[in-house]
Amino acid sequence: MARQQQEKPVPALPTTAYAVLGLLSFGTEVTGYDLRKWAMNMRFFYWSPAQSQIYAELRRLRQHGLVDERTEPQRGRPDKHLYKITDAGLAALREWLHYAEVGPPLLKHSVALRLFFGHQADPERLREVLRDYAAWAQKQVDELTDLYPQLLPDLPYPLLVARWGQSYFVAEIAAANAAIAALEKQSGTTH
Amino acid sequence: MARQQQEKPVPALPTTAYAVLGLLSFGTEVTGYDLRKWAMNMRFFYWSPAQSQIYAELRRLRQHGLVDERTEPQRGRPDKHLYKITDAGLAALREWLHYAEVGPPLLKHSVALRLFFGHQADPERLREVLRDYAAWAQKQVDELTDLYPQLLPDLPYPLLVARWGQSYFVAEIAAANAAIAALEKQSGTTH
DNA sequence: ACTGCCATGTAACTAGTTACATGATTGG
DNA sequence: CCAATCATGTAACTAGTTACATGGCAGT
Repeated sequence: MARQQQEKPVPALPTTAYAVLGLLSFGTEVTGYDLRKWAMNMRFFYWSPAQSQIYAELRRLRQHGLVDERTEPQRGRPDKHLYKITDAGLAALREWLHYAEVGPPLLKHSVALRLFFGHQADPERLREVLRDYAAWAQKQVDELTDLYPQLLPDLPYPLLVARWGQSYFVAEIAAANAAIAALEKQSGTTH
Repeated sequence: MARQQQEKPVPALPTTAYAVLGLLSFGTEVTGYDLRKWAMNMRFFYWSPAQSQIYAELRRLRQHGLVDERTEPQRGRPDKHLYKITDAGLAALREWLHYAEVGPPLLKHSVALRLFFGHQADPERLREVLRDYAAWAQKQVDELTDLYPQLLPDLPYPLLVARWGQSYFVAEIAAANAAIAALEKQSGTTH
């Protein structure tokens, strides 16, 4: 289903740029440092860029006029820079939200990859890897549960994504366990 | 220009290198072109690298003595290169399979990101995006189902991963639908 | 006749990481 | 007093993409 292509006031930016822009769309004036921490809260569904990457994105967004920078001089060396989304920035974000193509998630699942090549591995160790992964996924579920209270009153959309994340990790745990069970059956070993 | 093979220079390779090495571990001698097609079959859980990237990885693997290259001369066009995993390559792969750290999947979910910033979007359009995504995920499920017969007799591990993939996409469909439902409920009360 | 697949590769670029470096402020 | 946090940034690198260029061969 083809979407109508709009005129381009701004060249196509990578998704990560919109991630930063989107964080700024919550309205508060923030430093690059703040943004990095906020971005870490999206780790459940969007890989957190490195700190240097955040600063690079801010520089680019600013060059395109999508964010404003305000400098607060500091007594200690580096000045503090505060960023705020501009009207053009909001417009660009909305444009992306509405008209970007619906693309598949970019996924690099190293554990699934290891299972894929299981014919070269010790089955017992493979199961251990899967158990470790399931444990990690369980930790993500718990962390998301801890996050709920912060989202509940004011942030309905992040809340929806948190729920999505939970369903994702729950499914991952189930899938890992199913693979473990299949491996056990297949090798005829007792656990 | 004899490539002297050192005992254990096993430097940390990126996961994508092991993806290529792993494909070669199935034993057949293949071209870079073949590998690219094989890699596309892993798209359900591991992002397929570009063709140029495959060739780059093969070059590096060869430099490390993990693959052997055999050249078949061609008339009037570039020679054909056939690649085969070496003993050292198999050892490196097994080492990775057994001892690499269990890491989180690298995920960049642009649709979830758009939902996260839903406060800037038209709710109706947002639901449309989610419906498109669910439809795409359903297509993945179907494609995986079509893949089953090719895996069933001889490739038990890829089969396990295919099942994993199905459970993943089924969960994605459910999560997207849950989000759509929540948006519908929420849109009754204006905000 | 034409389309699509086979099969290679390079050049220029963009995205993103790691490691380093600075120095004030806050809290146990 | 020490460690962590705040807050910046650069340099060197690695990973990965897009676009181009070549040309034969098989099938409809």
